[in-house]
Amino acid sequence: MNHASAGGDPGKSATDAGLAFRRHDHSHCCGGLIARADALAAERGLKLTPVRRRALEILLEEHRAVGAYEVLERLAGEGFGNKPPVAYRALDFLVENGMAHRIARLNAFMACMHPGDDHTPMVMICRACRSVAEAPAEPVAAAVEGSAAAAGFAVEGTVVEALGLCSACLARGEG
Amino acid sequence: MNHASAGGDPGKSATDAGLAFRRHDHSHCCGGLIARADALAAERGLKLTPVRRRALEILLEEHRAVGAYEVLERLAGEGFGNKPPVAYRALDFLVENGMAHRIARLNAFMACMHPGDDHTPMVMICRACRSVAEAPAEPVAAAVEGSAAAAGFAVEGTVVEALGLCSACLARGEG
DNA sequence: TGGTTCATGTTATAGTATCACATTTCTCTT
DNA sequence: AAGAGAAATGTGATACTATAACATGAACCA
Repeated sequence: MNHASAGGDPGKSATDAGLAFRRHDHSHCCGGLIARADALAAERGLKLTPVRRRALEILLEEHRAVGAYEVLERLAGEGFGNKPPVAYRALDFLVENGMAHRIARLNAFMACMHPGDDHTPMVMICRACRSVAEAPAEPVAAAVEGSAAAAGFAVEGTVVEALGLCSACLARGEG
Repeated sequence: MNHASAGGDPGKSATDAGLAFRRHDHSHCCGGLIARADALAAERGLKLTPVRRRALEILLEEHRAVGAYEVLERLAGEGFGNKPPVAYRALDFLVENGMAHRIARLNAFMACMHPGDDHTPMVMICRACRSVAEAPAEPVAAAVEGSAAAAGFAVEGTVVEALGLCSACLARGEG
Protein backbone atom coordinates (compact mmCIF):
# COMPACT_ATOMS: atom_id res chain seq x y z
CA MET A 1 0.00 0.00 0.00
CA ASN A 2 1.45 3.29 -0.95
CA HIS A 3 -1.33 5.75 -0.65
CA ALA A 4 -3.95 6.89 1.77
CA SER A 5 -7.64 6.61 1.28
CA ALA A 6 -9.66 9.67 2.12
CA GLY A 7 -12.27 7.87 4.16
CA GLY A 8 -12.75 8.55 7.83
CA ASP A 9 -13.08 5.05 9.27
CA PRO A 10 -11.71 4.69 12.79
CA GLY A 11 -9.12 2.09 11.94
CA LYS A 12 -7.56 4.54 9.62
CA SER A 13 -5.58 6.70 12.01
CA ALA A 14 -3.58 3.73 13.18
CA THR A 15 -2.91 2.78 9.59
CA ASP A 16 -1.90 6.27 8.61
CA ALA A 17 0.19 7.10 11.62
CA GLY A 18 3.52 8.26 10.38
CA LEU A 19 2.41 8.37 6.78
CA ALA A 20 4.59 11.37 6.10
CA PHE A 21 7.60 9.29 7.06
CA ARG A 22 6.93 6.59 4.47
CA ARG A 23 6.81 6.49 0.71
CA HIS A 24 3.36 6.98 -0.70
CA ASP A 25 1.46 8.29 -3.69
CA HIS A 26 1.60 11.89 -2.70
CA SER A 27 -0.48 13.56 -5.41
CA HIS A 28 -3.22 11.09 -4.66
CA CYS A 29 -3.22 11.73 -0.94
CA CYS A 30 -3.33 15.50 -1.57
CA GLY A 31 -6.15 15.33 -4.06
CA GLY A 32 -8.17 13.15 -1.76
CA LEU A 33 -7.75 15.50 1.13
CA ILE A 34 -8.72 18.56 -0.87
CA ALA A 35 -11.84 16.73 -2.01
CA ARG A 36 -12.54 15.84 1.60
CA ALA A 37 -12.11 19.46 2.66
CA ASP A 38 -14.53 20.55 -0.04
CA ALA A 39 -17.07 18.03 1.13
CA LEU A 40 -16.60 19.08 4.71
CA ALA A 41 -17.08 22.74 3.87
CA ALA A 42 -20.24 22.01 1.94
CA GLU A 43 -21.56 19.88 4.78
CA ARG A 44 -20.98 22.55 7.36
CA GLY A 45 -21.76 25.67 5.38
CA LEU A 46 -18.16 26.85 5.49
CA LYS A 47 -16.60 28.75 2.66
CA LEU A 48 -13.41 27.21 1.36
CA THR A 49 -12.54 30.32 -0.62
CA PRO A 50 -9.65 30.50 -3.10
CA VAL A 51 -7.06 31.77 -0.60
CA ARG A 52 -8.08 29.24 2.01
CA ARG A 53 -8.16 26.42 -0.46
CA ARG A 54 -4.79 27.38 -1.86
CA ALA A 55 -3.31 27.66 1.63
CA LEU A 56 -4.50 24.14 2.35
CA GLU A 57 -3.00 22.87 -0.90
CA ILE A 58 0.31 24.46 -0.01
CA LEU A 59 0.32 22.67 3.33
CA LEU A 60 -0.64 19.41 1.67
CA GLU A 61 2.10 19.67 -0.90
CA GLU A 62 4.63 19.45 1.89
CA HIS A 63 4.43 16.73 4.50
CA ARG A 64 6.02 19.04 6.97
CA ALA A 65 5.43 22.06 9.13
CA VAL A 66 5.30 25.23 7.08
CA GLY A 67 5.67 28.70 8.54
CA ALA A 68 3.00 31.31 7.98
CA TYR A 69 5.39 33.54 6.10
CA GLU A 70 6.34 30.75 3.76
CA VAL A 71 2.68 30.17 2.99
CA LEU A 72 2.27 33.91 2.56
CA GLU A 73 5.11 34.09 0.09
CA ARG A 74 3.57 31.43 -2.06
CA LEU A 75 0.12 32.95 -1.88
CA ALA A 76 1.49 36.35 -2.81
CA GLY A 77 3.28 34.79 -5.78
CA GLU A 78 -0.08 33.65 -7.04
CA GLY A 79 -1.81 36.99 -6.92
CA PHE A 80 -3.17 37.04 -3.39
CA GLY A 81 -2.28 39.74 -0.90
CA ASN A 82 1.23 39.80 0.45
CA LYS A 83 0.61 41.04 3.97
CA PRO A 84 0.79 38.72 7.00
CA PRO A 85 -2.93 38.77 7.82
CA VAL A 86 -3.65 37.16 4.45
CA ALA A 87 -1.78 34.04 5.49
CA TYR A 88 -2.76 34.10 9.14
CA ARG A 89 -6.44 34.43 8.37
CA ALA A 90 -6.42 31.56 5.93
CA LEU A 91 -4.42 29.38 8.31
CA ASP A 92 -6.60 30.26 11.28
CA PHE A 93 -9.66 29.27 9.29
CA LEU A 94 -8.12 25.92 8.44
CA VAL A 95 -7.08 25.28 12.03
CA GLU A 96 -10.43 26.29 13.48
CA ASN A 97 -12.21 23.97 11.12
CA GLY A 98 -9.97 20.99 11.63
CA MET A 99 -8.32 21.05 8.22
CA ALA A 100 -4.90 21.96 9.56
CA HIS A 101 -3.01 21.98 12.83
CA ARG A 102 -0.83 24.57 14.45
CA ILE A 103 2.43 23.19 15.75
CA ALA A 104 3.19 25.26 18.80
CA ARG A 105 6.72 24.08 19.21
CA LEU A 106 7.66 25.19 15.69
CA ASN A 107 5.34 28.16 15.31
CA ALA A 108 4.23 26.54 12.09
CA PHE A 109 1.33 24.74 10.45
CA MET A 110 0.60 21.40 8.82
CA ALA A 111 -2.35 19.95 6.91
CA CYS A 112 -4.56 17.64 8.87
CA MET A 113 -4.65 14.10 7.51
CA HIS A 114 -8.06 13.32 9.00
CA PRO A 115 -10.17 16.41 8.48
CA GLY A 116 -13.58 16.04 9.96
CA ASP A 117 -12.62 13.44 12.53
CA ASP A 118 -12.97 15.22 15.80
CA HIS A 119 -9.57 14.26 17.07
CA THR A 120 -7.14 15.92 19.36
CA PRO A 121 -4.04 15.66 17.26
CA MET A 122 -0.74 14.36 18.48
CA VAL A 123 2.09 15.33 16.18
CA MET A 124 5.53 13.83 15.84
CA ILE A 125 8.32 16.12 14.72
CA CYS A 126 11.51 14.61 13.32
CA ARG A 127 14.51 16.69 14.24
CA ALA A 128 16.63 15.22 11.45
CA CYS A 129 14.42 15.61 8.37
CA ARG A 130 11.98 18.14 9.80
CA SER A 131 8.97 16.18 8.60
CA VAL A 132 5.89 16.07 10.73
CA ALA A 133 3.21 13.41 11.08
CA GLU A 134 0.11 12.80 13.11
CA ALA A 135 -0.39 9.88 15.41
CA PRO A 136 -3.55 8.60 17.07
CA ALA A 137 -4.03 10.60 20.20
CA GLU A 138 -7.06 9.15 21.89
CA PRO A 139 -5.03 7.39 24.62
CA VAL A 140 -2.98 10.54 25.12
CA ALA A 141 -6.06 12.71 25.33
CA ALA A 142 -7.49 10.34 27.93
CA ALA A 143 -4.32 10.53 30.01
CA VAL A 144 -4.25 14.32 29.81
CA GLU A 145 -7.88 14.43 30.82
CA GLY A 146 -7.20 12.16 33.76
CA SER A 147 -4.29 14.17 35.11
CA ALA A 148 -6.17 17.41 34.66
CA ALA A 149 -9.29 16.09 36.34
CA ALA A 150 -7.23 15.22 39.40
CA ALA A 151 -6.39 18.91 39.69
CA GLY A 152 -9.95 20.00 39.01
CA PHE A 153 -8.95 21.43 35.67
CA ALA A 154 -11.44 21.39 32.79
CA VAL A 155 -9.63 20.66 29.54
CA GLU A 156 -10.87 22.50 26.49
CA GLY A 157 -7.98 21.82 24.18
CA THR A 158 -4.57 20.24 24.18
CA VAL A 159 -1.18 20.59 22.58
CA VAL A 160 0.64 17.28 22.30
CA GLU A 161 3.87 17.19 20.35
CA ALA A 162 6.61 14.59 20.35
CA LEU A 163 10.12 15.53 19.26
CA GLY A 164 12.57 12.91 18.12
CA LEU A 165 13.56 10.80 15.17
CA CYS A 166 11.24 9.33 12.57
CA SER A 167 11.51 5.76 11.39
CA ALA A 168 13.20 6.73 8.13
CA CYS A 169 15.88 8.78 9.84
CA LEU A 170 16.43 6.07 12.42
CA ALA A 171 16.90 3.58 9.60
CA ARG A 172 19.38 5.90 7.94
CA GLY A 173 21.30 5.98 11.18
CA GLU A 174 20.74 9.62 12.09
CA GLY A 175 21.74 10.95 15.49
CA MET B 1 15.79 16.53 28.96
CA ASN B 2 13.70 13.41 28.70
CA HIS B 3 10.76 11.78 30.24
CA ALA B 4 10.88 8.66 32.34
CA SER B 5 10.65 9.89 35.86
CA ALA B 6 13.98 9.74 37.55
CA GLY B 7 13.16 9.29 41.10
CA GLY B 8 10.97 11.95 42.52
CA ASP B 9 8.44 10.07 44.54
CA PRO B 10 5.26 9.60 42.55
CA GLY B 11 2.94 10.69 45.31
CA LYS B 12 4.40 14.14 45.37
CA SER B 13 3.41 15.35 41.96
CA ALA B 14 -0.14 14.26 42.53
CA THR B 15 -0.20 16.26 45.73
CA ASP B 16 1.17 19.35 44.09
CA ALA B 17 -0.84 19.16 40.90
CA GLY B 18 -2.68 22.40 40.41
CA LEU B 19 -0.97 24.11 43.30
CA ALA B 20 -0.96 27.40 41.48
CA PHE B 21 -4.72 27.27 41.33
CA ARG B 22 -5.15 26.96 45.09
CA ARG B 23 -4.41 29.20 48.02
CA HIS B 24 -1.07 28.49 49.56
CA ASP B 25 1.82 30.06 51.44
CA HIS B 26 3.43 31.60 48.45
CA SER B 27 6.58 33.06 49.96
CA HIS B 28 7.22 29.69 51.52
CA CYS B 29 6.87 27.80 48.28
CA CYS B 30 9.15 30.29 46.50
CA GLY B 31 11.84 30.22 49.13
CA GLY B 32 11.81 26.48 49.21
CA LEU B 33 12.22 26.22 45.49
CA ILE B 34 15.09 28.68 45.38
CA ALA B 35 16.82 26.66 48.08
CA ARG B 36 16.17 23.54 46.08
CA ALA B 37 17.62 25.14 42.96
CA ASP B 38 20.72 26.13 44.90
CA ALA B 39 21.15 22.60 46.17
CA LEU B 40 20.65 21.21 42.70
CA ALA B 41 23.22 23.54 41.22
CA ALA B 42 25.75 22.61 43.89
CA GLU B 43 25.06 18.93 43.36
CA ARG B 44 25.57 19.12 39.64
CA GLY B 45 28.31 21.69 39.42
CA LEU B 46 26.05 24.22 37.76
CA LYS B 47 26.41 27.90 38.35
CA LEU B 48 23.26 29.59 39.50
CA THR B 49 24.67 33.04 38.87
CA PRO B 50 22.94 36.26 39.92
CA VAL B 51 21.06 36.80 36.65
CA ARG B 52 19.95 33.21 36.49
CA ARG B 53 18.91 33.14 40.11
CA ARG B 54 17.03 36.38 39.76
CA ALA B 55 15.30 35.15 36.60
CA LEU B 56 14.17 32.07 38.51
CA GLU B 57 12.91 34.21 41.37
CA ILE B 58 10.94 36.33 38.94
CA LEU B 59 9.26 33.23 37.53
CA LEU B 60 8.56 31.93 41.02
CA GLU B 61 7.00 35.17 42.16
CA GLU B 62 4.27 34.66 39.59
CA HIS B 63 2.42 31.39 39.33
CA ARG B 64 1.92 32.02 35.68
CA ALA B 65 3.63 32.02 32.34
CA VAL B 66 5.90 35.01 31.96
CA GLY B 67 7.25 36.22 28.64
CA ALA B 68 10.97 36.58 28.09
CA TYR B 69 10.67 40.30 27.56
CA GLU B 70 8.81 40.74 30.80
CA VAL B 71 11.59 38.92 32.62
CA LEU B 72 14.08 41.05 30.74
CA GLU B 73 12.38 44.24 31.80
CA ARG B 74 12.59 43.26 35.43
CA LEU B 75 16.19 42.14 35.16
CA ALA B 76 17.14 45.37 33.44
CA GLY B 77 15.44 47.32 36.21
CA GLU B 78 17.78 45.67 38.66
CA GLY B 79 20.99 46.53 36.90
CA PHE B 80 21.43 43.61 34.56
CA GLY B 81 21.72 44.03 30.81
CA ASN B 82 18.63 45.09 28.95
CA LYS B 83 19.12 43.26 25.68
CA PRO B 84 17.06 40.15 24.77
CA PRO B 85 19.94 37.65 25.03
CA VAL B 86 20.29 38.48 28.71
CA ALA B 87 16.85 37.10 29.42
CA TYR B 88 16.93 34.31 26.88
CA ARG B 89 20.23 32.97 28.12
CA ALA B 90 19.11 32.92 31.72
CA LEU B 91 15.81 31.30 30.81
CA ASP B 92 17.46 28.75 28.54
CA PHE B 93 19.78 27.79 31.36
CA LEU B 94 16.85 27.28 33.70
CA VAL B 95 14.93 25.24 31.15
CA GLU B 96 17.90 23.08 30.24
CA ASN B 97 18.52 22.31 33.86
CA GLY B 98 14.96 21.51 34.76
CA MET B 99 14.35 24.59 36.89
CA ALA B 100 11.83 26.11 34.51
CA HIS B 101 9.66 25.09 31.60
CA ARG B 102 9.01 26.70 28.27
CA ILE B 103 5.35 26.86 27.39
CA ALA B 104 5.23 26.48 23.64
CA ARG B 105 1.65 27.50 23.26
CA LEU B 106 2.25 30.84 24.98
CA ASN B 107 5.84 31.48 23.97
CA ALA B 108 6.51 32.00 27.64
CA PHE B 109 8.16 30.46 30.67
CA MET B 110 7.22 29.22 34.11
CA ALA B 111 9.17 28.02 37.13
CA CYS B 112 9.28 24.29 37.60
CA MET B 113 7.68 23.08 40.81
CA HIS B 114 9.72 19.88 40.93
CA PRO B 115 13.21 20.85 39.96
CA GLY B 116 15.51 17.89 39.83
CA ASP B 117 12.85 15.36 39.04
CA ASP B 118 13.56 14.46 35.48
CA HIS B 119 10.00 14.72 34.38
CA THR B 120 8.37 15.64 31.15
CA PRO B 121 6.00 18.26 32.37
CA MET B 122 2.38 18.49 31.50
CA VAL B 123 1.16 22.01 32.01
CA MET B 124 -2.36 23.28 32.42
CA ILE B 125 -3.10 26.79 31.25
CA CYS B 126 -6.18 28.58 32.51
CA ARG B 127 -7.64 30.83 29.88
CA ALA B 128 -9.55 32.89 32.41
CA CYS B 129 -6.90 33.80 34.98
CA ARG B 130 -3.83 33.00 32.89
CA SER B 131 -2.27 30.98 35.67
CA VAL B 132 -0.31 27.89 34.82
CA ALA B 133 0.30 24.71 36.79
CA GLU B 134 2.01 21.40 36.31
CA ALA B 135 0.31 18.06 36.47
CA PRO B 136 1.79 14.56 36.70
CA ALA B 137 2.65 13.52 33.20
CA GLU B 138 3.88 9.97 33.51
CA PRO B 139 0.68 8.41 32.13
CA VAL B 140 0.65 10.96 29.34
CA ALA B 141 4.28 10.30 28.51
CA ALA B 142 3.53 6.59 28.36
CA ALA B 143 0.62 7.14 25.98
CA VAL B 144 2.72 9.40 23.76
CA GLU B 145 5.46 6.83 23.72
CA GLY B 146 2.99 4.13 22.76
CA SER B 147 1.47 6.03 19.86
CA ALA B 148 4.87 7.06 18.61
CA ALA B 149 6.28 3.56 18.84
CA ALA B 150 3.47 2.31 16.62
CA ALA B 151 4.74 4.66 13.95
CA GLY B 152 8.36 3.72 14.55
CA PHE B 153 9.09 7.15 15.96
CA ALA B 154 11.72 7.52 18.68
CA VAL B 155 10.58 10.12 21.21
CA GLU B 156 13.27 12.35 22.66
CA GLY B 157 11.09 14.99 24.21
CA THR B 158 7.49 16.05 24.41
CA VAL B 159 5.33 19.12 24.65
CA VAL B 160 2.08 18.48 26.51
CA GLU B 161 -0.13 21.42 27.32
CA ALA B 162 -3.78 21.51 28.31
CA LEU B 163 -5.84 24.63 27.78
CA GLY B 164 -9.01 25.24 29.70
CA LEU B 165 -10.34 26.43 33.02
CA CYS B 166 -8.74 25.93 36.39
CA SER B 167 -10.69 24.83 39.42
CA ALA B 168 -10.79 28.32 40.91
CA CYS B 169 -12.18 29.88 37.75
CA LEU B 170 -14.68 27.07 37.35
CA ALA B 171 -15.85 27.69 40.92
CA ARG B 172 -16.19 31.37 40.19
CA GLY B 173 -18.41 30.50 37.26
CA GLU B 174 -16.13 31.65 34.47
CA GLY B 175 -17.06 30.94 30.84
C1' DT C 1 50.75 33.43 34.97
C1' DG C 2 49.08 32.55 30.97
C1' DG C 3 45.67 30.25 28.54
C1' DT C 4 41.21 28.15 28.26
C1' DT C 5 36.54 28.21 29.20
C1' DC C 6 32.42 30.06 30.51
C1' DA C 7 29.32 33.98 31.52
C1' DT C 8 27.78 38.47 30.43
C1' DG C 9 27.07 42.42 27.56
C1' DT C 10 26.04 44.83 23.13
C1' DT C 11 24.64 45.73 18.27
C1' DA C 12 21.99 44.26 14.80
C1' DT C 13 18.66 41.61 12.61
C1' DA C 14 15.44 37.76 11.72
C1' DG C 15 11.12 35.64 12.46
C1' DT C 16 6.24 35.50 14.22
C1' DA C 17 1.78 37.67 14.96
C1' DT C 18 -1.87 41.15 15.58
C1' DC C 19 -4.40 45.69 15.33
C1' DA C 20 -7.05 48.95 12.93
C1' DC C 21 -9.18 50.36 9.12
C1' DA C 22 -10.55 50.50 3.94
C1' DT C 23 -12.62 47.99 0.29
C1' DT C 24 -14.90 44.41 -1.84
C1' DT C 25 -18.01 40.45 -2.10
C1' DC C 26 -21.63 37.79 -0.58
C1' DT C 27 -26.28 37.01 1.23
C1' DC C 28 -30.49 37.84 2.86
C1' DT C 29 -34.58 40.46 2.94
C1' DT C 30 -37.91 43.21 1.14
C1' DA D 1 -33.68 44.33 -8.27
C1' DA D 2 -32.08 47.42 -4.31
C1' DG D 3 -30.20 48.08 -0.15
C1' DA D 4 -28.69 46.75 4.53
C1' DG D 5 -25.75 43.89 7.02
C1' DA D 6 -22.29 40.43 7.39
C1' DA D 7 -18.27 38.14 5.89
C1' DA D 8 -13.99 38.07 3.46
C1' DT D 9 -10.02 40.30 1.67
C1' DG D 10 -6.47 43.82 1.30
C1' DT D 11 -3.21 47.15 3.34
C1' DG D 12 -0.25 49.87 6.46
C1' DA D 13 1.61 50.01 10.69
C1' DT D 14 3.28 47.96 14.65
C1' DA D 15 4.08 44.67 18.51
C1' DC D 16 6.05 40.64 20.11
C1' DT D 17 9.47 36.73 20.13
C1' DA D 18 14.07 35.03 19.18
C1' DT D 19 18.86 34.46 17.51
C1' DA D 20 23.44 35.56 15.24
C1' DA D 21 27.77 37.54 15.78
C1' DC D 22 31.11 39.56 18.18
C1' DA D 23 33.45 42.07 22.40
C1' DT D 24 34.51 42.13 27.22
C1' DG D 25 35.20 40.30 31.63
C1' DA D 26 35.42 36.68 35.36
C1' DA D 27 36.62 31.95 36.93
C1' DC D 28 39.46 27.94 36.67
C1' DC D 29 43.27 25.33 36.47
C1' DA D 30 47.59 23.55 34.35
